[in-house]
Order: sequence, then structure tokens, then C-alpha cells
Amino acid sequence: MTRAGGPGAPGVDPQELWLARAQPRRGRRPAFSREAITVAAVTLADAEGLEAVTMRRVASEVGAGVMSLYSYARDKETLLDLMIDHVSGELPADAPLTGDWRTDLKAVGHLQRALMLRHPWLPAAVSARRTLGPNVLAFLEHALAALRPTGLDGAARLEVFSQLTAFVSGHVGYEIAQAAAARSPDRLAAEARYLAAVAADGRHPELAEALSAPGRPVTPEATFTRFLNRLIDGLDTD
Amino acid sequence: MTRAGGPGAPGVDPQELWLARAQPRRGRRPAFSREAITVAAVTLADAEGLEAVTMRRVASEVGAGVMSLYSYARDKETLLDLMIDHVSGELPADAPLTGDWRTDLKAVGHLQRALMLRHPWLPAAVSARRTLGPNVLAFLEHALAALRPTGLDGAARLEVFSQLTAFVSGHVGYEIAQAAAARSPDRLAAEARYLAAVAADGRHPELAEALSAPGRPVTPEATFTRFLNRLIDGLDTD
DNA sequence: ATTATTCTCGTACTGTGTACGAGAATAATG
DNA sequence: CATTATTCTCGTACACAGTACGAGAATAAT
Repeated sequence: MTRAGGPGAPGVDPQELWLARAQPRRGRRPAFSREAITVAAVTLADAEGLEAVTMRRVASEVGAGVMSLYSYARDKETLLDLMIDHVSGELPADAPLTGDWRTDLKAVGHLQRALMLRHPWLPAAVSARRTLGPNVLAFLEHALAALRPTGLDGAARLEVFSQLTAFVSGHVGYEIAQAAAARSPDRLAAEARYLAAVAADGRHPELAEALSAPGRPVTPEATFTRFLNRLIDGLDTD
Repeated sequence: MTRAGGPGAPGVDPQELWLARAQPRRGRRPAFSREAITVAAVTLADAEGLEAVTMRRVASEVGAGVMSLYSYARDKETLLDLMIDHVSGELPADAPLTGDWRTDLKAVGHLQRALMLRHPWLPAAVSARRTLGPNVLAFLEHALAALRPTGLDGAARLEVFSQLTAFVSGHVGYEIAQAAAARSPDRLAAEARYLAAVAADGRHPELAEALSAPGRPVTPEATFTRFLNRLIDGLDTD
């Protein structure tokens, strides 16, 4: 027969992924699980980055043959969706709300950032991709509830959440790039030398000044909080 | 000999890429140019997406053998850096400033967004990567100048610019994903059906309401402007 | 003319995602 | 019980990726 399903019953529709599958009561029993495969992939990405997540690596990590993975996810893209939704499950979708929507929304932002820092591959994976798995939707539900006191209509609340997510994703993506660069001192030194050379060429006076400024140490956390607060405090509910 | 240089003189240092190269007055003359190769890669990415940019495709587009590209860029990552800096050259780094830094900074944000919309692969490429080519630095210089009236010190101005860029990148990345989804009506319909099913399950009342709300048409442009204004108006210069 | 240098690019290697299909395991059917 | 339909596993194979290697072509200095 022609691959009709599998434990994951991957269909033609992308969304079919998330729909509860009719459990087959016939045929060979699955030796693995979508969950186990997803966890293996996430673990790999956390430890060695997204580019370490190859079907072969994941399969060997989980003790399966490579092609067996395709019974659980139609393709690698789908596996990525599974990974995204899986880690989104770490977001507490039922945290109590204070009733002050600004406070609650800031908490949402901080939760998202913390998740992305735990899984540094997330910003890049989420960019230019929309994953609507159960965990993502559960947290969306939570965020929409937090926004209820604003009095905004549903569409507007949806928009605010999307924008918040986009902001956090962009911010943390950059934060991660910074941290990665700082992790290899020689590369960092080379960059510093290069920038110093650019600053010294006379055509970049602003940059020169910015680099010569005494860089008081700022934690990324503080920077994020500051900008998040600005964004959220600036929201109005007219 | 062991690949000592080439037209691009790719060295060990990543930054060496951007440093002016001593033009060799010996040996065979280059048949192509870094510029031409970069343009070909950008054109390809614009038309068919980043995944269409393979060394073989770029080479054939430019009429070169595949391995010849490696004389102009050490590896594909470097080619990506070249692409990013190249399109950054479209940003007018010498636009006149009004002197009102909020107005000027908003203009900067709009310029960045426009660039990313023209080159939809940009947000994904920029995420988790730092490219410091001449065009990027020229625009940075421009943005820092725009921020001068704030009275912020150099480091703070640098930070504001980084945050702005991160915000725009995150926003436009999401905007592009939306647009891409909307481009294939069947996929969009499938998603709508799926979301309706989720909304109907009773456990997502907020989502159900959001989806049922009469979606007055909002242009992405207006949304972006709104959030950008909030972010920038919220900035203070204490 | 010789030689050093700098480029071009065919060949080949490793690693990728995944189509195909043979075979193993299970449940329903006679 | 044997048969059969179903559902899974996974070895093999293929196209295509990035790129190391190195032989040869073109150019400038000697």
C-alpha cells in the first residue's frame, strides 16, 4: 500500500497534524512515539543547535531507523512544527492573572523570552513560520484572556499578541546572536579590532563615539524589560 | 599553492571580508566579481526564496563554475553576509534629518521595513547573525546621528538602534509569514477550518471570540506604524 | 623564456532529505 | 487455526547540498 498513515497519520493538510488521530486497532504496534522523537530533536537542538537536527541524528538518538521517523512526521518541516509546539508546552497557560492587563502582558512577554533563551533555536525557527499546535494555542488563549480587561475587540487583542510575540522573537534573536559572538573571545576581539579600524577612518564619527563611550555593564534582562515596558505601557485601549 | 586569496581575498578572520583588499597586480585576472555574484544571489533569493540560493544555482546564473565562487566568498555563510550588506546599501544613509529625533527614528524604522519587504528572506537571514559590512555600518552611522538630539550617550544610542532593528525584524518576519500563508488560498482555508474547529471545542473561548469578531480590514502598514510609534514615543531620554 | 602568482573549474567526497518497497508484526476474518 | 488486511520498520538508493583537492590556464615580474 502507499503510506496511508502511521502513528502520526500525516495527511495532506498541514493542520491535520494537530487533529487527534483515530487510533488504529490493527497492524503492527508503533515502536516509538511522536513525543519521544520530538523530545530527541529538541534535546539535540538545545545542545548543538538547529543545524545538528538531521533526520539521521534524531533517528539514531531515538534508536530508530531513519525512515521510521517519517511515520511520525511527514517531513522535516513537520518535525520542526512539532518541536516548536512541544517547547511551547513549557509556557504556563493557566498562570493566574492579576487583572491588571499591563502587568499580565508583561509577564507573558517575559515567559516568551525565557522560553526562547532556554531554546535558542526558537527565534530563528519561528521566523517566517506559523505553528498552531495545541500548546501554542493554549498559550494564545491565556494571552487573550490577559488582554480581556483592555476592552479591545478580539481581532485587536489577537493583533497585540502577535506583535508582542514578534517583538520578543526579534529581540531575543538578536540577544542570542550577541551572546554567541561573545562566547568566542578571539572572534569577539577580531570584531572589536575591525570596528575600531572603522571608527578610526574618520567617516564614522557617531560610531567612534559610541564605541569610545564607557560601556557601563547592562544586563540583557534589564534592556529587555525596559523595552518591553515601553511597548506595553504605550498601548492604549481607545 | 594553498588558496592564499582570490578576488575576495577571504582570510581567516570573518571581518577580513570587509577590509579593502590589496589588489593583486599579478596572476590571472578575475573573470567575475564579488558584486556580480552577490547580485545574482540576491536576485535568486528575492525571486525564489533563500532556499533557492545554492552555490550551483548562483554559479550557473553568473556563468561561472561552481568552485569559482569560492574565490569570492570563503563559504556560503560569507555569501549570505555579502547579500545582507549588499541590500543594506539600498538604505539611504544620508537622508536629511529633521532634527526631531522621534520623527527621524520612525523614518529609520520604516526604511528598514520597506527593505525587508523588498527582500523577504532578510528577517530570517538576519536572525541570529550579525553582519557588519560597510553598508550596514553606514546606515548605523545615520541612525546614530538621528539619535544625537536625544542626548543619550553612545552606548545607549547603539542599544536603541539594535532594539529597533530587532523589533522591525521580528515584526516583518511575522508579517511575511502571514502574507505567505495568505498567498495560497486552499492552505488558508484549511487553516481557517482548523481554527474554527479548535474554537468550537469549548476550551478556547477567547480564541472563539477573537475569530468571530468582525475583522475590519487593517493594512499591515498601519499596524506597523502604530506599534512603531508606540515603541518610539515611549522612549525617554532621562 | 622562465617563473611566480592568481585565477577557473572538473572531479569527487561526505552528508542531506526522502521515495520506494520488501518484510515483520498485529488484528480481524473465515 | 490459517488467511488476509492493515500498519508499522527500515535497508537501499537517489538527487542534490557544500566544498576539499588539485590540475591547468592566464597573467605579471624576472
